[in-house]
Amino acid sequence: MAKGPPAEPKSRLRRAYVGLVIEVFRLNGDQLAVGNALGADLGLTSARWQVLGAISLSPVPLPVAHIARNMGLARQAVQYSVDEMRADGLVRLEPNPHHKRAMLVAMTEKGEAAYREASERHGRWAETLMADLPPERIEAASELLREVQRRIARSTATPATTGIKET
Amino acid sequence: MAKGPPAEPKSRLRRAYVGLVIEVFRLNGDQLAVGNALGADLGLTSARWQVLGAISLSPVPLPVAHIARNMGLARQAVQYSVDEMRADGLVRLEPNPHHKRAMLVAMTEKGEAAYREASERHGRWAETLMADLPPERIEAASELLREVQRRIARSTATPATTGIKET
DNA sequence: CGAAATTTGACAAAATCTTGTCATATTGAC
DNA sequence: GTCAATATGACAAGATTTTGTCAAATTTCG
Repeated sequence: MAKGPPAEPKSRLRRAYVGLVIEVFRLNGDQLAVGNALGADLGLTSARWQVLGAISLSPVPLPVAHIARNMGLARQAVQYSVDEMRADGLVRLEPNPHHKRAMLVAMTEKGEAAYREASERHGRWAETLMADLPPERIEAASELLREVQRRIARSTATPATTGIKET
Repeated sequence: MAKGPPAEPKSRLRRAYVGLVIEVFRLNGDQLAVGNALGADLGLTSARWQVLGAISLSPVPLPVAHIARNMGLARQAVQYSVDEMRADGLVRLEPNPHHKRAMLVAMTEKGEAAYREASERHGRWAETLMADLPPERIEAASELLREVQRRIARSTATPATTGIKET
């Protein structure tokens, strides 16, 4: 309307970054919805699927706190999912030779099957949907997201710069 | 342990996409933490900030349902944030000439100030942290994320393919 | 070894988000 | 204009996540 002062031009970097943040929020929401939809009839939600993923990726069974750290989730949120899945027979707790209280979380047969099926569905879904997207572009984007995470992690490790609290 | 059959090799596309999904989840978590930290003393959380962002981006005041759709959030989650922020004096409801019940959400002076300050902090923080990242790379990543979203949206619009439910 | 710091899960309270239902309002088809 | 379909906010019940506190177990350091 009125002309008003141009204020600060806002650097290209700044605009680019804020744009990225928004896209990440949105895609995150989409992915949760997709995950919930694909796993619904298997008794899986996106939250559960993430926990099973951590277990599956690790060569050895892990306690709850380790799963949380590996996936960047809150310890108690993982605990909640594990409790629920245990009640549903998807995971089982095994004694931990190295720690009396920190039991190891392992998938049951049922859990393995559900996770395998969900992964398979997700993979097929992705292959169909992203068929003509060059994998290089996807990989490049992933690499950038990783780089951004590295920088954020570095900054939170140096609270002097930003005042971001540690988790 | 045992050798077992090689199973399916899993295409590069598939691996790339699953990797992207994980990075998006993680970065999303980081961003929520950053947003909460940067806005804490302003009475803003990431959820609130997203709502104010929608208001700020729109040239005209919007009702709750529109804000939710614009940001890909659940209607009731936005309603919750708006109710809270109204109690805190960050937003205000204005009569909607076109709808008797759907009031328009507008920022109060206090809300404007908080949002402005939060944005400024976020911008400065991003500029410092991402200083030597080529904006082109960030923009390219955003563009890819947008493309992925377009494809997901297309697929949910065609439930025949996937069975994903509409929001 | 022994004390301090850290890690971990249990537990609980509170905050936030989701899901479902409902009445009202608006829009679109006819 | 009337009627069905859709959009919207209110409300409530439940699910999930967050935050705090605590005690036990482990690790670190002297």
